[in-house]
Amino acid sequence: MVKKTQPIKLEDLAKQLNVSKVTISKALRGHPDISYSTTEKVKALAEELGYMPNIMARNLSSRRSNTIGLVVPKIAHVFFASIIEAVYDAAFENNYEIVLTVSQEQAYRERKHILSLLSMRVDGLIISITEETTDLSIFEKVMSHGVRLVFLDRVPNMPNISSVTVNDRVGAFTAIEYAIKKGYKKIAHIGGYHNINIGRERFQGFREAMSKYKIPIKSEWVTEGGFSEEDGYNAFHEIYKKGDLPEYILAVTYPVALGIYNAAAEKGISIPGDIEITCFGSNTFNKNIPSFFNFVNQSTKELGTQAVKMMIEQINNPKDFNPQKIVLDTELFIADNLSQRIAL
Amino acid sequence: MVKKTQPIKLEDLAKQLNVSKVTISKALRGHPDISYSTTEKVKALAEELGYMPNIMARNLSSRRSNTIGLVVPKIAHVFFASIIEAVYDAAFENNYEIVLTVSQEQAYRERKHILSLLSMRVDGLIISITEETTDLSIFEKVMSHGVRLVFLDRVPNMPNISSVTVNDRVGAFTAIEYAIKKGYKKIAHIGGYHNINIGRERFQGFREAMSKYKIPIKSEWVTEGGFSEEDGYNAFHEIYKKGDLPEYILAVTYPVALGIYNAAAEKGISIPGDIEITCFGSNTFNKNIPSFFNFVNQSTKELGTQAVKMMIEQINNPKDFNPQKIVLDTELFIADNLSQRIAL
DNA sequence: TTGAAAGCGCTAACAC
DNA sequence: GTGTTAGCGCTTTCAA
Repeated sequence: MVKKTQPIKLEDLAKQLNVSKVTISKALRGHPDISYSTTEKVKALAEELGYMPNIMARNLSSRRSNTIGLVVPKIAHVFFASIIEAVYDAAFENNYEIVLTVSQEQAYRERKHILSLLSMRVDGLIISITEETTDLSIFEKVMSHGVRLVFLDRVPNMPNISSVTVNDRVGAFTAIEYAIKKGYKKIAHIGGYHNINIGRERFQGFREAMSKYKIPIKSEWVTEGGFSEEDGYNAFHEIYKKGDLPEYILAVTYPVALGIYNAAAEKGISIPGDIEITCFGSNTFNKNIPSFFNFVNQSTKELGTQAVKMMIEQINNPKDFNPQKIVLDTELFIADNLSQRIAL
Repeated sequence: MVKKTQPIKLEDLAKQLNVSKVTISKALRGHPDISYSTTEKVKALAEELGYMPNIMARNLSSRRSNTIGLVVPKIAHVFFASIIEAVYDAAFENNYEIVLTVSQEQAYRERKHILSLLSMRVDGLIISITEETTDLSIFEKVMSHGVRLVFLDRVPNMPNISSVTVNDRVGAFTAIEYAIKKGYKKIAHIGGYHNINIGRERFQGFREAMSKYKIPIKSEWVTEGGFSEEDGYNAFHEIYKKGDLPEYILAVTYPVALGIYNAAAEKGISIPGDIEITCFGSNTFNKNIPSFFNFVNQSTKELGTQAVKMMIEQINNPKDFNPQKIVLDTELFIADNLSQRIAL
């Protein structure tokens, strides 16, 4: 049986010091109304008694939560884990709380979580949408409630929204240009759904580069699907079945690249020996441990930090709302230790 | 300028249906007091108007939050990312909310987050402590407030607490026994602080195995430190400076193993060619991608799920509190593709 | 089966 | 500087 101390409240402190609740409340929050000496007294007593403000009461009364909701498709995934950590860090520095939810790439969970977060009266919502999100009405709803909305990396196709993304098109273009200049002609793109920016834009960049260098696009080598390992695995199998194999593949995400790797390995195809792969993601890997893929690197630190910054700015300026878009640069990291690996 | 719809409240629904707030409140929660027909009417209207209960008001009034606080040292780290995902999943299935905070291995942040979570009046707290946590008074405080406490993987040295861990000692023992049977004699342990179970127990397992097989322990090859890449890096450098190198190292965590790898790489020492490494962690890596380390595998799925389950049980049985301890088995995964890598 | 009254713990607005 | 009053939106008695 647990002994349960009744939590101390403002009133308790007030009684002990023979002042009103309001004085205590203000003193504790460092309000200039209250004299230095009483403030000190109050704080000392609060400390002594281990007073902890009841956040729910405070938020209910003040009609703010000082909380930002975060909705991501995945956690156990380097890219998102790093983004989440960056968001938490930035929020911590700005004295905001984060409430994280995970949609597991499922639109219905995403919707449910968004509703929960609205119920919690978060001040804003940072969202990276699922691969299957097509019903955008929920986002309208968020905005109509005056809750700020910033999309992070994965953005739905709708007008007047704020977002922090990378320059997906240029990133993809660069990755393909690199391949072409290296002499590859047989180039594939295992890509993402086009109703989501990272699917659409990365495909565009691929197409533009191919077109610029007059390399014909072979339709069997261009796929559109989800962002998981399984998707990459299946996509490669489809290509394999057709018979002719590419020399180079641009994969839409790191998990997809892993899936391709697995499918290839099962067929005795060596990566990068037989096929070189580049994927989008964060090259957070160890500088000494050889990588199997090239990376179109997205700075997760920057993505997370900027999203929080944008969110807080919007929360602090409720009057003038202008959708903002921040587009970060990517950088192509070539796994130049590929050859080293052979010598390991 | 955002148009801001005033959120709909119970009263609004009540007026429209000519009933009282209470009726609405009960109907919405499916309370048996209310007749089927009114319940239906209420629910329909709520749906139509997009009513969202104000969670803060509800929690304040009912004095429950249906929320579990989660405090972990890191996110961007396979092991914790996987654990977090498992915790979220289990909570979702049981209709609990999770509020996640990250201590970044800093005791002061941990303390601060725990206080915040108490302020939010969470029903329970699942904590994986930082490498520097030594002041345990905060945990006493949690318990004295009647808030349930379950430690996950990393447990402080104190009596009467509940925890979900792996069998660290046996895991370490097995990893060393494997090495000895393979013929290694020069065995090192780059370990963790002994004030935390995973440092202490893993060291014990190491020592027991060495002792059982009468292999002398060389003190320069046994270190005690933190759990990060940097710690592994530094520890290996210390060993390197002394001149004599081990053939096998048991690293306390995966980041530590990575650090060792880096330090070795800089000195031209090949892993696993010159030194074989085993570390604790979750072998979530790709089955086809060769691993550089062996793993004492900890099931993150199981750790997370069991912690949530234990927590909910404790919350539901406020009367009889008995500290529970769940100890999961580990499994030694040998990177038998080590040789394959050379042929890649 | 329904509702009136009271209150969760706090803050905002305005007096004193 | 400090306190009074009112109320945030909901749930919980308990009476009708």
